Amino acid sequence: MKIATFNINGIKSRLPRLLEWLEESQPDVACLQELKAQDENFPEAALRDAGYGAVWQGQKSWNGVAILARDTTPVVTRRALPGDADDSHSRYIEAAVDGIVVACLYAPNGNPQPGPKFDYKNAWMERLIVHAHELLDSKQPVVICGDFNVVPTDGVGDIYNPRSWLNDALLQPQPREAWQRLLDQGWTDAIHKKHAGEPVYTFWDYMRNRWPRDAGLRIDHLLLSPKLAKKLVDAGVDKAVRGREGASDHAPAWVVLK
DNA sequence: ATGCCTGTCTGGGACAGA
Repeated sequence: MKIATFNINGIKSRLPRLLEWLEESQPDVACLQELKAQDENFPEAALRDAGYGAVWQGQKSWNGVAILARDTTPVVTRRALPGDADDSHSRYIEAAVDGIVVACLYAPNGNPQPGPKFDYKNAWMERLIVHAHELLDSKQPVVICGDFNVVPTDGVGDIYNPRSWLNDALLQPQPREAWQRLLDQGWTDAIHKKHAGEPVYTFWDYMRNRWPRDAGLRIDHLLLSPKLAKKLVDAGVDKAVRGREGASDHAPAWVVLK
């Protein structure tokens, strides 16, 4: 079983690239972030024609998440991250697919820091930690994947060179500690597990020639519950997708489970 | 310190992204 996560940066403008990638990569489950579209503008029919059932949580202009499943439709279990009834951002959707709980998230960017957006990022991560613990307690097979907006370390496996990013929210101690506490609950960072120390970036900024320079960051992650971690066969990033005409600034990341 | 690029909403330029 192949499960992928892909921040598509706008499903309307990215639809041809998305369909192309689904066709060639054939994930069984695909988690999407940054739809940047309202619910009624989600291209359900085009995805169905491509063989994928979908559930989604959209929003005008920003955010928005979806879970696609090949030859079936995911069964939604949650449409928001618990812990703040006033949070109106569409950043979390959770569904069951073939007996696996799939959590698809788009964590807040948090810039500029310090400031209210950074506070929101940190509070959101704390809510994620609480909910992730509940998911582990359920003893079900769970994958939590998406754009975490955290570069785990300054190592070359996670960032080309931290120098230009030292003040960025993605590298700050607080979100990194939150990420580490998440892992300490018992989750396996699948990409790291299979590629420790290798550059396995998932994001290259459109600006400053960062794609041609391979100046990337690893911020899209797949976390596996203990039960699923035992079944991990392979993990990777479809890097070539980032180099295409009209690409998202993220590349898809994926795991294969036996 | 700022712009570098891209998408959205909207029909210009602000805002957000990371």
